[in-house]
Amino acid sequence: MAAWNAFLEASHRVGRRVERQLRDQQGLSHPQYEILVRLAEAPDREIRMTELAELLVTSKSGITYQVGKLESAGLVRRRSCSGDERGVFAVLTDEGMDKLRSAAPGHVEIVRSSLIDLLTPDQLDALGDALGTVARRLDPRD
Amino acid sequence: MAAWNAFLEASHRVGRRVERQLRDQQGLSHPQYEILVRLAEAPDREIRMTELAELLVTSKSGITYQVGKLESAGLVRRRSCSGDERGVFAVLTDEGMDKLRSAAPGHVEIVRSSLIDLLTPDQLDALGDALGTVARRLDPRD
DNA sequence: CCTTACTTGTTTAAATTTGAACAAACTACT
DNA sequence: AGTAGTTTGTTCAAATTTAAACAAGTAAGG
Repeated sequence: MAAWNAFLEASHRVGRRVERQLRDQQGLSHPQYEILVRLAEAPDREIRMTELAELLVTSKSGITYQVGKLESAGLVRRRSCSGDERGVFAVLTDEGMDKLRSAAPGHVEIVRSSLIDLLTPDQLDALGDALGTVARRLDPRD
Repeated sequence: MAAWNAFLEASHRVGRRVERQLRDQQGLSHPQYEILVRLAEAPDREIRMTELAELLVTSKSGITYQVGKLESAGLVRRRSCSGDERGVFAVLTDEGMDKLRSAAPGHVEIVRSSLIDLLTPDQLDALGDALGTVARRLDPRD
């Protein structure tokens, strides 16, 4: 159970540092930042609400809430989905893209100093391998 | 950044499974369960509120809240600290110990099926090593 | 003593998260 | 077409989390 305790402690400590950095320096929650990242990577910079929830491993109502925040801030807009009247796309605005570009360096820096740079290349590879396996095997799409 | 993404996804997926299991089968939140575990391991089954917050890597007010819940449920009681009038010990009650004993098997089982059993022994060792390093290096007591 | 600085645990208000319930829209099959 | 079952996104209430403010207690040094 040593691995389990390390897993718990590391997630909390790293998560806490990442959240504080984004909050203090960019006024963004971590979920909000993740939404911006996913949208920026997506074709046409847009993703359906439900898919966003799956990508971030969170609830649909959580996405409704956070996308609402981002929309108020002008970083994201909603677009209804032609072909499926129920569907809603969250779309990254130009402002949102700018925000992401300004937030990314600080975020990368804190991720490095909280995780990446603490490990040897071998340790990091092993970590990615193990957690990649876990993430993949717990993916509901099986 | 593959390791980082795996880290994020794995934490969320595993955390979610563990929380749902405890909630559904025992009516406990994960923080509550962790409090019971720490108390059971501690000398005299008691720990100061602030130390509990550090152990769980959470805020002091979060501990006040969760210990309040556990106290209402009769699983924990508070004891004021002789020698430091400000101090408060959270103490595991016999009921709390019983609750922990009844909850532990199901918890261990979900941790196994969500993490341990998904990896080879080598992967698990490497995971414990890497995350142990991270947890230790992010410990504020440096 | 005394006063300055720190620590402890709680309270408070605000932000966030969740699951359940819901209405609307889609699908599949007859 | 009809209908039973599913999916979608939102709303709602309740639970939880956090930071900041606070009151009370402790520690250190003059």
